[in-house]
Amino acid sequence: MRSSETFTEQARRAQIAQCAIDTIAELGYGQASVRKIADRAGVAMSVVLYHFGDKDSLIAAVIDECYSVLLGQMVPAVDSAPTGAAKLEAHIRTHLAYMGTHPRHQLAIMEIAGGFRTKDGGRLQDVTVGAAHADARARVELDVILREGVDSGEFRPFDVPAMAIAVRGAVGSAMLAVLADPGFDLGAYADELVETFTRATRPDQEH
Amino acid sequence: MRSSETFTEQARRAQIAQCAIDTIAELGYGQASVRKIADRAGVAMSVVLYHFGDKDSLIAAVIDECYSVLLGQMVPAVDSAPTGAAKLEAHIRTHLAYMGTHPRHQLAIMEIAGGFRTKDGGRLQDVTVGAAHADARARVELDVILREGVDSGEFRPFDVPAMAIAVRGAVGSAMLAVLADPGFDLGAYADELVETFTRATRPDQEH
Amino acid sequence: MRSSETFTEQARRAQIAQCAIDTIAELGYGQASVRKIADRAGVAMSVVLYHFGDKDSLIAAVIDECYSVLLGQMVPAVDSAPTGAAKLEAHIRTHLAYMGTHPRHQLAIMEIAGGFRTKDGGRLQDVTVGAAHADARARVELDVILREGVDSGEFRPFDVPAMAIAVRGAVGSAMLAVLADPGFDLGAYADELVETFTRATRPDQEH
Amino acid sequence: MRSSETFTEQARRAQIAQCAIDTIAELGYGQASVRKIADRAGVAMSVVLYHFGDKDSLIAAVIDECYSVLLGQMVPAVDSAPTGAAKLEAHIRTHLAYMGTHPRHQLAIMEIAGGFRTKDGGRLQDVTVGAAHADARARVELDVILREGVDSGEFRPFDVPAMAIAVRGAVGSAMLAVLADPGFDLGAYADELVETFTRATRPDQEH
DNA sequence: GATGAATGAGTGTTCATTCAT
DNA sequence: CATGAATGAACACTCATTCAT
Repeated sequence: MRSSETFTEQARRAQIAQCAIDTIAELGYGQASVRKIADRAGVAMSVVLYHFGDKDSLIAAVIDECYSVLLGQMVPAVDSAPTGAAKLEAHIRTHLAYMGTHPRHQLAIMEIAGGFRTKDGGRLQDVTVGAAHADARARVELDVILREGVDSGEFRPFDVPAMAIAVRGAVGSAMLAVLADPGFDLGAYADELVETFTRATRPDQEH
Repeated sequence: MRSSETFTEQARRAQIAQCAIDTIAELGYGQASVRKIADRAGVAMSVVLYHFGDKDSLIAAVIDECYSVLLGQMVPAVDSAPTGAAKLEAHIRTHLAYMGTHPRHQLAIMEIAGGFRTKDGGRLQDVTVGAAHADARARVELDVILREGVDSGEFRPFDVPAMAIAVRGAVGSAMLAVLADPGFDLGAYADELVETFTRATRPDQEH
Repeated sequence: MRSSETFTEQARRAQIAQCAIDTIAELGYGQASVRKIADRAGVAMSVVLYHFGDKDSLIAAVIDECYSVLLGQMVPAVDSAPTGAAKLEAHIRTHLAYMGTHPRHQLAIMEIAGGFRTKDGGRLQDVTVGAAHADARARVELDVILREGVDSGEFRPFDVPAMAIAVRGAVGSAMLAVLADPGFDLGAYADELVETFTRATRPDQEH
Repeated sequence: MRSSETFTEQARRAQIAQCAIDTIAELGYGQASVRKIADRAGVAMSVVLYHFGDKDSLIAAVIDECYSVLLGQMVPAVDSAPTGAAKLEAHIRTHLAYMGTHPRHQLAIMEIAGGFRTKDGGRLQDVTVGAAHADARARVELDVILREGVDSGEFRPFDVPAMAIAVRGAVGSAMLAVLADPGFDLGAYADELVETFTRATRPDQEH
């Protein structure tokens, strides 16, 4: 009884959140009004607000959903990778694979991260508002992977935060490439990126 | 008389465009209304529209101004670099330097690129807007630099568009780092990026 | 069985009506939505409407409850007072005492009287709502008390309806004083008011 | 040139404020939406907000207007009254006269005072928001008039704040009487009230 | 009998744009 | 040339009420 109510409620929330993701990915955060999201879901605007309270909570649910799927794919792959290089490769490949399987999720995250502002103009400092996935995130964090590799000598010495930013940027920009060219080959890009950062991080060869 | 009018007109436009840049960088594209831009400029809202026609034209002027300054710094540096590796380094260093000297310009570009949408949801095409500086842009285009280096054998063989995307992403994400930490050292990041992509692009050593 | 249902029903109604009184007194009539009243009662909004039908009926129940308590205190005191002056004093003192013991009831009455409007903007007619206690009300009505006193010569001749309005206004405004200063001494005010209207109503002294 | 602009603007503001007064007096504060006020003025809702910024500012203008007229009538009369009793009488008579000449102004003040709430339920502590008329108000303040009379021995000793509250309540309730009966004779009520409070405040007769 | 879900009307507010002067 | 005035569309949000279960 109780669980069926919860089920119905959760299904509705999930449905609306999915429509929000699609709308944001398609129109951008700025154009994704509650009205348009409701229209896409085929319900009245007030229904959306009934289930989520306000727009910010809906956006939080969207972020949660997007990260949930992403981390569900990244965490096992990174965890099971034996070496630092393998973890870095797993991070890059799973994230790029996610862009292939869930492009609208990735777009929604990027749109929200770039477009969300508080009323006084403040940015969303950390896009994972609820910190719901804090543990999972920490396990795939580039800074952590790279730090361990540098400390263990598996990687050459480099500025870890800087390299993390570079990798993040290189990975993320793939989505813009997909946007510009829907036929963009994410698998080939993954190969190239792995090769690039393998070379960039491996220790100098001794002779 | 005529030229003085033109001069005044141009000065007004430049002043307003600068205020638009500041407003967009501070509040984000979505929150940067014509009204707020006019307020910052100390003029009436209708004055802004009088000089630019509509908001889109103002945004176009902002983009033009930002790219103008960026290319003004990049083109000479890249042009005078003798080798492909040097051109790549010049591209990276001048763009990161630009982020240090003109952070609001860079932020405005990123905000507009991310936030601008046509009424039917279409995204901004870089090509359309940047047309004014097409020649200058082509001279610093990563695809061109990298293509020449690969073809001449100065770089190892790699997927040129992919590498270009990676470099662009790695460079661009520096601005987000600055945003998160105003004390972020762009010079050190430039060093790290140059080292990274030098290693990633140089041919395999023979022994 | 039947009576227990009725009892449960009445208890629920009374509980919700009390929460309505508190909510209205605290937030004002305009801000006291069915939702907020239900929240305060710890029940679903639809439960409130199930028990009362619609909001207007809930408000009617609130008024009924408030007048019920007020008249329960006033009527015996006024009835048992032997003279007109004593009845007037009893009226003033019991009403002001009510403000001390049931401030939220008094506030709710005032909020509803001031804030309630029919859909076409019509104000609440005291007569309509108070019909339930018509008999009790008549027994403490100032117009009646004063009329008898004037007619019997116990009071000096004055415009009875006008004096009734004056007394009502002077009594009622005490609640605003309490609102502005929770430490306001209602007992002292009662003394002052009794003195004031004793002097205002007593016949001129002969010499 | 400048003054004509100001004139137009001020005329528009005055016109809209007057419509707001009428709307509030007729429908009550709670039902007096910006939309309905604009409809009454024959302009678009956005025009109202263009001239006043937001609803609260419009309400502030209404309060200012209402007090401006009221004090414009009370202050000269009270100031020119030679004695405390005369000042008290002037206060009562001019306020009641105001209710006759500007009933909607008086109703608007009462509606706003009773119905305005901040979002967290806070009441309007002092209805003269802008304190624009602080000086004028102080000159007709009952507490001041009564205090001086008691201190000088012109009045009998009584609790000054309490008497002030009583007078205010007795005066204010006349408006409710007018509301219930448009034919209510404010002049007769003024006579009665003056007589009442003259008797209530004058020293005991010596013999 | 009791309630979660849904809804349309209405709220104040922001916005880019047009227009008369 | 410049701008104050005006506007309709869109925005997020609240509300009392209805209804199926």
